[in-house]
Amino acid sequence: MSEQAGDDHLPNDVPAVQTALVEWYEADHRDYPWRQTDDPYEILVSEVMSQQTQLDRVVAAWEDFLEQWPTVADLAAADRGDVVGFWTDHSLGYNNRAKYLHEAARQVVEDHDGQWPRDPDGLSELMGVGPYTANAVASFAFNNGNAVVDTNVKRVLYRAFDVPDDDSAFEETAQRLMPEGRSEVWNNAIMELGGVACEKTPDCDGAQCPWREWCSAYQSGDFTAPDVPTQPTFEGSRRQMRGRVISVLNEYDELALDELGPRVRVDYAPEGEYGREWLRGLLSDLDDDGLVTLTDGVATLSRT
DNA sequence: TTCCCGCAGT
DNA sequence: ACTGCGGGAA
Repeated sequence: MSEQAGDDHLPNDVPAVQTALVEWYEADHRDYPWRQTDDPYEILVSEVMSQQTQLDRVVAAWEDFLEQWPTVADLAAADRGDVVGFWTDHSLGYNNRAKYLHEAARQVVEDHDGQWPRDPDGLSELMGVGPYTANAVASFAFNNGNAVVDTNVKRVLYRAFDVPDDDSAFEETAQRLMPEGRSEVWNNAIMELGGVACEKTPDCDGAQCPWREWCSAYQSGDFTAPDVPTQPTFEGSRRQMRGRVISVLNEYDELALDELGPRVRVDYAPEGEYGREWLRGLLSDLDDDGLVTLTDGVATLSRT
């Protein structure tokens, strides 16, 4: 019972494993602009954008976003529709994340007098900030986080140390592996490892993976990775239709149902299967999500 | 097709 | 524990 899960998966010489990774990272790594700042606002923006969007596409969006809303106070004062519109203009995916980011900015300004929480627990109170993002921001802004566990970290630990595909085991092992007080460099480094050396298709020798001598997968040649749940088909999905509604409303400010419908689905027919009834349901959900306002049959992006 | 630095609501 | 959430790129 006192034996911590995951403990027995680590090599004996943990300090050597730690040093190898940190030195590998510091010798050479991708130079994303958010790695040049310790501003928690700028870090949070980068993390939220990165959650489901490839990093190379995030760079331009991140720079544009910070140009438009340079501080957390600027974002807190912004119109919700402008933030959501920005999100769709930059193809950043999940519009709810734009709302969360906007809401989190307001929380910092209104609930914390503009002062950012400096630890994972405090950061977790912010809208849209879960365990991963709380530790990422605490680490990269304040060097004060716990070990991050995302799909990259899971894949690395699963392969290198045969950690079972179990969230608590990953969390436990990741934390025991992280050098005390060095969350900033460590969390950057282990995710960099997953990003450039230990991807789905590994590149151990090409990336000169610093863990080859300890790595179970490198020894066995079995580079199986934990299952990542696959998403249902996007084409024709409700998610796609929601995205189109946001995109169209961003372009037209406001539209009546029968004006909006054909721009969302070419086969829109007011009385058909995909007609007013269907569109009203879609808009009702978007309204509940705080993304769209539907009043008197006219839809707009949410203002507040 | 699959991947991509998760989270909130229920 | 389970479900919904976008969309570009490889």
